Amino acid sequence: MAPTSLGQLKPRKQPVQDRSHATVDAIFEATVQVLLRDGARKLTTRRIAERAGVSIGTLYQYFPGKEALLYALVSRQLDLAASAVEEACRENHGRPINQCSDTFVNAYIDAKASNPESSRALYQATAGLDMKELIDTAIMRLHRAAYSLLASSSDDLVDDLDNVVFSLIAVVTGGTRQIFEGDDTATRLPTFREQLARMCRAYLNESKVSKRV
Amino acid sequence: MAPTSLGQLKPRKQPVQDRSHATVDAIFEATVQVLLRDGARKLTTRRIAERAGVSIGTLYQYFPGKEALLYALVSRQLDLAASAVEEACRENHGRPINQCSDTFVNAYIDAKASNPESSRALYQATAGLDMKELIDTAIMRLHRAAYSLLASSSDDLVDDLDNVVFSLIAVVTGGTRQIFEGDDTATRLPTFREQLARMCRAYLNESKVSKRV
Amino acid sequence: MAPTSLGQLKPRKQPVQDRSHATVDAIFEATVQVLLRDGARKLTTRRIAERAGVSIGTLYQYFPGKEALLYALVSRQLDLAASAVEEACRENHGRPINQCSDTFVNAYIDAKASNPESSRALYQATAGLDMKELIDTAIMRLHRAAYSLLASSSDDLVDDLDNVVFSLIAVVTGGTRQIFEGDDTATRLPTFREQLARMCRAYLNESKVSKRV
Amino acid sequence: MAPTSLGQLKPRKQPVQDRSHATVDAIFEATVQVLLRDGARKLTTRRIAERAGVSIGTLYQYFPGKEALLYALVSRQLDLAASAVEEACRENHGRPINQCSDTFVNAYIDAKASNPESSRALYQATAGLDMKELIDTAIMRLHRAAYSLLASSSDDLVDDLDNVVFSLIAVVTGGTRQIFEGDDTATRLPTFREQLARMCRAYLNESKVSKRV
DNA sequence: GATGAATGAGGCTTCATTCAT
DNA sequence: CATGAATGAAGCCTCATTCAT
Repeated sequence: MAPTSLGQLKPRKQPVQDRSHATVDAIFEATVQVLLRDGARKLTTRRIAERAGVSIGTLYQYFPGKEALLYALVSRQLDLAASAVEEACRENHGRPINQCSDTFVNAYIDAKASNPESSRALYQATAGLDMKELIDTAIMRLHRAAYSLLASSSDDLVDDLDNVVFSLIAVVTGGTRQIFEGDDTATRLPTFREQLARMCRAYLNESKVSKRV
Repeated sequence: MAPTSLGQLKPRKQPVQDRSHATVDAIFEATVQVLLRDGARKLTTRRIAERAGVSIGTLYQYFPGKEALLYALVSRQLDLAASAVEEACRENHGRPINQCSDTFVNAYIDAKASNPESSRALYQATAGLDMKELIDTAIMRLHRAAYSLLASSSDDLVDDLDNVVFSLIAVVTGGTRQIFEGDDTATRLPTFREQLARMCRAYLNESKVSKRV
Repeated sequence: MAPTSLGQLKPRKQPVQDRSHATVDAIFEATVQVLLRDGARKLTTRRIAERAGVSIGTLYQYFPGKEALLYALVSRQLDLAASAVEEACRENHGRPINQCSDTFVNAYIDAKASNPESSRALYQATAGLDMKELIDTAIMRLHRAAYSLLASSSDDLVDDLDNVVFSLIAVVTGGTRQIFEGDDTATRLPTFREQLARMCRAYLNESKVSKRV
Repeated sequence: MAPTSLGQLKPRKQPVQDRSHATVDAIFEATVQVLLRDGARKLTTRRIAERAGVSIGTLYQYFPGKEALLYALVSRQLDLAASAVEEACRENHGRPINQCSDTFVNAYIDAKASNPESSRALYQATAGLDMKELIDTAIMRLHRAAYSLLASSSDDLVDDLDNVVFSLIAVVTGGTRQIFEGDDTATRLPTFREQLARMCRAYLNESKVSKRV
């Protein structure tokens, strides 16, 4: 069982009013900034509130605690990325395998690259917290999207498509993570994207050919 | 910019004596256990000392601080893994590309799998600490080993081998990390290893010069 | 020495209007309920306002602060009890000592028992607050009422009647408090009332002048 | 069920060493002083530690929290009082009813008066905390001691001795509490003691006589 | 008048680290 | 060398109170 009850991780207040919405956004933004500037170890509620320009009390009116704030932040980002990938996959159903492969790889990297700071920060934030559930959900969505995309391809693939997709996702998400956690993300990402695309195409083609033999 | 000067991160005394060596090992082992059992957030010096069966004072006679302890632990593990990969690569110089690929992938995964608990723990430990230098060093060693291995292959490869190796390593290390951080590592690792090996072979074959002709 | 000047402890506005009166009553009632349900430690202004169905701002329009609210509440309850006892004593002037004794004991316990929940709550509320003045006043009124009653008795009593009354009141109020703070108040109160009445009668009969002769 | 698990309320460390013992005593003593000087509302861990001349960390090495400290303090005092009463009762078994009565009353008041500051403080400390269990235990010990004493008396008493003892204890403990919580404790205690003794004797004699009728 | 978002002082507690024994 | 009691900075969070709407 999770060490923290789920009830503690949900936002306290729905941002219905404009001012509230702005406050929540400021807190999220501040969290990302503190994470990037000072690292996870120095991510304190005081710093977050300070950088967000609100009082510590205000922060606690929207989130029942620090962990809940991170949970909400990570949840939001993962959902955005998963949704983007899902949509891209949906739009490319029935295409040749190479295009399917590129679709997935690019959609995922685009999602991460659209907000590189957040992405870097999020990799930090997940550390030491119990975000497994959140991550598992996101991974599952990616899995379904990729599976459905590849299964729809005009090219036929192997029957253990589940394993292929599983490994594909591990490699795409894990590899991308390494790039974002390393130096020179901006410089290296284009190269990596290209190579990763080639790798995945090669892999999937291999999986296709092997079946035909 | 670094919060702790590098000098503070080295062990205080060399474990020249047997008893010292045993103590240091007990502390390392205890750290891994606490990390696995209680998570990074509850990794306190008191718990480590307790589980290691030594007093808190003793811990501080071997390490100048908690961060230094983790630094040393991570350093040791990364060094072991890098050395193992280096050796495997050295032994397979001049082989065909497929064998080179398998060598690297298997050597890396073997290194991680030889002590899965430590590996899982270490992924936790690195979070939030400034281990970039350590990781960069390890990555560089992997890079050199892989580069040298692939360059020696009886098959010719593309000229931007650096980029290929860079991406290869990102994918292998990142993908493996995802497996170790996920559930069912034991169950999923064999499948992943196989698929990753296939993927890398396919990728490198794609990158062969001969193919381009 | 008192942490809050006395001027701060009076209600901000007189409940002249009906709506005002209803609001104040709702707040009082809510305070009692929160006290009983959650205890003195969780008696927060937010909870009181919530349970009373008003906003926190409204609460502060009727009371200058939490302490003043409690002060007013306790004051009202103590006044009710003292008034009830005073009236009962007045109505029984000149009776035999046994009847005087019963009058006082029963009047006091009746006053407390007429609203047992409030009584329990109030004992909680007084804790930790500076209600000494309020309590002293109430005790003094009880003292005067009892003194006057006993002095009027058709039986003669000792000359150190002050001491007798003082002890009588300590015993009646203190004993009753123990019952209300303990378990099974409802079950035990009748028995206690009977025994307390017997005890007081015996005590006062012991103190009769005629006995000394 | 109690809101706080019992495990949280026990001391963290047994004061085996001399220094430890002195520290614990200093903390207890400081708690009493802060309670008397500043009241329950201002009884903060920082103040306690300050007045005890130890750091806040030291306080937490001996007690898992503020509540546990108070729990231990109250427990100690209640135990001392109960033990003293028990012993006095034991030593006066078989005596006439008047002597039994005086024994109990005086033993109880002596116990409280032997450390009037602590007694006053303790009445404050119990406020708002969950000490019911502790208090119930103490009351039960008093009940047994008094019951046994009175049952052993050379005079015969009524058969509903339980009710008599119950009421007796409510009156003695509650009345004494009122004296300690009021002003001029020192001045008023002797008078109250005398009157209370008379009252209890009269009550018990009444209970004896009524049976014989 | 009523509302409730915002405030921030201050409470409780943890934990890396030191140092006298 | 080992021990563990002591330290205190710093983290998280609550809650009485204010004030713009």
